[in-house]
Amino acid sequence: MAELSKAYEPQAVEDRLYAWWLEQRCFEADPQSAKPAYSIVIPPPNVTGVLTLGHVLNNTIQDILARRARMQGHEVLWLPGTDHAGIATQTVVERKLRKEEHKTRHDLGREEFLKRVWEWKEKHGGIIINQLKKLGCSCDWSRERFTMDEAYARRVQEVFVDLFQKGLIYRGVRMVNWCPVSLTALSDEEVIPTPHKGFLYHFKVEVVEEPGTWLEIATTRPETIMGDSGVAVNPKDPRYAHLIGKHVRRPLPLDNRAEIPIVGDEAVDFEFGTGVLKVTPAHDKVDYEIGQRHGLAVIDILNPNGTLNDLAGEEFAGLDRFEAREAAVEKLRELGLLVKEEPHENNVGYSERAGVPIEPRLSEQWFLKYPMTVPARDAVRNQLIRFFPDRWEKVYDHWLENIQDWCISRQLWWGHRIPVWNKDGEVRCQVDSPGEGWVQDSDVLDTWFSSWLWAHDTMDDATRAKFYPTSVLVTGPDIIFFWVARMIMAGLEYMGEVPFRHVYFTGIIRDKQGKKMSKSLGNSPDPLDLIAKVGADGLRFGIIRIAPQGQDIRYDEQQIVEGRNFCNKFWNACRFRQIQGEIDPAADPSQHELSLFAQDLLAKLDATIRRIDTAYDEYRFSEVAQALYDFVWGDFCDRFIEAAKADFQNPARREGTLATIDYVIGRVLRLLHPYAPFITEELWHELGYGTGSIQFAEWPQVHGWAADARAEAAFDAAAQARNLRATYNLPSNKRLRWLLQPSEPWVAAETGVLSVLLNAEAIEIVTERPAGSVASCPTQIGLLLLPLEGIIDPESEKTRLAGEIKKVEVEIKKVQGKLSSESFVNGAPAEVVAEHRVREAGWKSRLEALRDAVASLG
RNA sequence: GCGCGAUUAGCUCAGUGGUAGAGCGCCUGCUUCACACGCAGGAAGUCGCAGGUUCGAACCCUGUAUCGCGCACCA
Repeated sequence: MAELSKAYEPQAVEDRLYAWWLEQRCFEADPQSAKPAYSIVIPPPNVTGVLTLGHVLNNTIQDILARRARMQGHEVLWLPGTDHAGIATQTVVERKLRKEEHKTRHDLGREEFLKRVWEWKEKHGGIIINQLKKLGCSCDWSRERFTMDEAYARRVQEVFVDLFQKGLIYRGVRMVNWCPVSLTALSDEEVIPTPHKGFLYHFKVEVVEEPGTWLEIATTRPETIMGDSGVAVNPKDPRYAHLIGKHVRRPLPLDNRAEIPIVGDEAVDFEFGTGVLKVTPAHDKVDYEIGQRHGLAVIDILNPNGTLNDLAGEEFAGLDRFEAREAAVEKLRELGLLVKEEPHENNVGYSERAGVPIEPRLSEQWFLKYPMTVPARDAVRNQLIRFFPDRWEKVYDHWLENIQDWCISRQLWWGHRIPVWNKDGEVRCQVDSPGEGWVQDSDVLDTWFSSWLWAHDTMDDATRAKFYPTSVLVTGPDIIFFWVARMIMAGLEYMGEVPFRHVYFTGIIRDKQGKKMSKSLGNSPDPLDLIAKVGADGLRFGIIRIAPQGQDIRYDEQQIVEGRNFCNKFWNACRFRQIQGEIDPAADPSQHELSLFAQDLLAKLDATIRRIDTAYDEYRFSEVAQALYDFVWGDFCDRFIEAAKADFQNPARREGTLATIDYVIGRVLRLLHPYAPFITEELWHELGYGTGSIQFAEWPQVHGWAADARAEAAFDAAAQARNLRATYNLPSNKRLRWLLQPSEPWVAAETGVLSVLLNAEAIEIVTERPAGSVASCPTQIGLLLLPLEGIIDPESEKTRLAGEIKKVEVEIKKVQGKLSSESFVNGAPAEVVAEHRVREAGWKSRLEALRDAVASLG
């Protein structure tokens, strides 16, 4: 085999291996397989989307789960795809049309416009999919789905028809959230309450029946005065109760200063503002309800795009709603009706997609009364579905308790068209046209009305039989209502079974300022740039290592660089092994005499496997990464391999040490594979561990190797000796002669290893400390001595030792303080007390050794 | 207003009752024959604050502050 390069070069490896995996059809799930099923459906990214770090985190986690499941002998399906993102995609294409052809979609007509959207989708829709491939995702691309696929789209419409027939879908005139930019209704979930600094405008109106009596009204939206059809006060409010039933004169518009009634309504909070509420039933949800209760007129003064219409009067017609606000205030001022304007902060609902304030608007829409809300709630309450972290269960539960009907119609062209047909006033709900002359409802369905079927309708019958319910869903908590909850309802309604057993909610990746990363903010680095820089494995490992379970993370590129460094570290450990000679992929350390270091390393490998498996059980991915990092970098490279450099020279130990390394590398490769698929696959082949893909190699098991505490003691002694050396500013490349007075017989056999660890010229075993100037450090394996003749002044060693003694005395005081407390000795468990006694003895013997050292310096 | 989360070293974060941890950054020294994407060593924290429980609290309880998120309200 060729020698490995000096540094791991991901770009030389990744595309080649990914192509090979596809060629080998490694990712394709077989519904006929006898293996137990493990399945995940991808949260479909928007077809307009580009990969963000959020996607990287989310999809890396799914890939980790998929790859580990394959290694554990499961038949794995990771089903990928994209959703059609109604508003976003239509907006993108419309913008392009405007820019390139100066046309609107209406210029083209519905059919031609949709043709353009499909063209756009064919051309650009694959971007995010290719990015997922670059990341190494092991999705079954033969099953890639799109929410507008013919079969899937038909199912969406069938579900509409079914729910309609069950009486759960209805059409009605309601107050909805209207987006004046996208020109469509939105669901409540798509409205983001956003703090907004504005003004509370106070103006006065005169009571018609009592000339000279004025009522003061506070409002944030003076531009809607023209749509007011009443004024409301709380009937319990002594200031105003007597006015109920009388009228006020509406100040605007000037050409229609109507008399509007004063009504009494409990909804009015008399603490707020002046306690007098102007009622605009056409443009406010609460006002609409008040209006309904009191039979007030609905005066719609707004056009769909947010400009005012003729009902607003000629001085306002045509103005944008925010220009109209200024104009209305100005007019009130001119009329002398404006009392004051005071700064006021309130929450304004913004459109999630278009980023503008939504407009409450009365319109006719389709609504869904959700099915299966109670079973969906119970499924999580009863742990049929488990959430990780489980705190999201409460959020989910609360939403379902207070669930409102879902506005599912959208005034768009791109999407699943509502399967309702009209002819001469007759209405039919069915997927296919009833025949000539029937006109289909022009609206389409909310994108989420299609993606709530994603967990089951992306699968054909055979696939579904094997892989539904899926094992786990990995997604962000920001779509717990949009998608997770709705999918549970759809699964229960249409499959009679929950869609997944576990839901893992990732954290949200934020930038340095703590802001959420998003495409629109443009604050997410391009993952492809990062991959080019550190490799897909480095990016994956780096991002997962800093993402604790379900906690938001602050992104720092340095963390990603660490991922690369780790990959390179392990690469070089393998390279070092390769330089020593032929690797035995089937090495069995138990067939060899093992050094205490080898024995202990194997026990640490066991402990690492245990730590990793436990962490996986709780979806603690950063813990898995940390366990790998600690074992590979610390136990394996820093300690074992350094010690092995001596043992390779020792014929009695060489074979056992090599076998141990071969064994450990074989297992680390597999443990690391889910996190770093490329480098592990490459090394698996390059080092001769196998010819098939590592992703089907058996997941490592705990073997039961016995630990050897002597190894720790030796490494710890080496660390202390290095510290001593550094204290005297002796550079690490200066090879010194050391003496060692061993505390136990075995220690003498390890001077070779210790010499390497200390970069010592020699370590000489002595039975007593020599006379003269010697620096010393007491360790568990004995007294390490550094003759200082000509190197350092004995007085400074005395000073150093005095410092050490002081530290030890503090520790002894701490332990003795506890042990001398009767309540501690009697109250604490026996083993804790015993442990403190051992600690005390340890410190005391160290103190003694240090005092001896001082004494010996004279 | 209700709920959730966070608060530990300069930074990013682990740590659920028994000697405060990691990585980065910083300082010092090293081109030691795998790796400078590296090696060795070091400095650095009254664990947000105040009470309480306990022999013992970063950890459990109560309160409180600050930041963030969600829900409700928002004239």
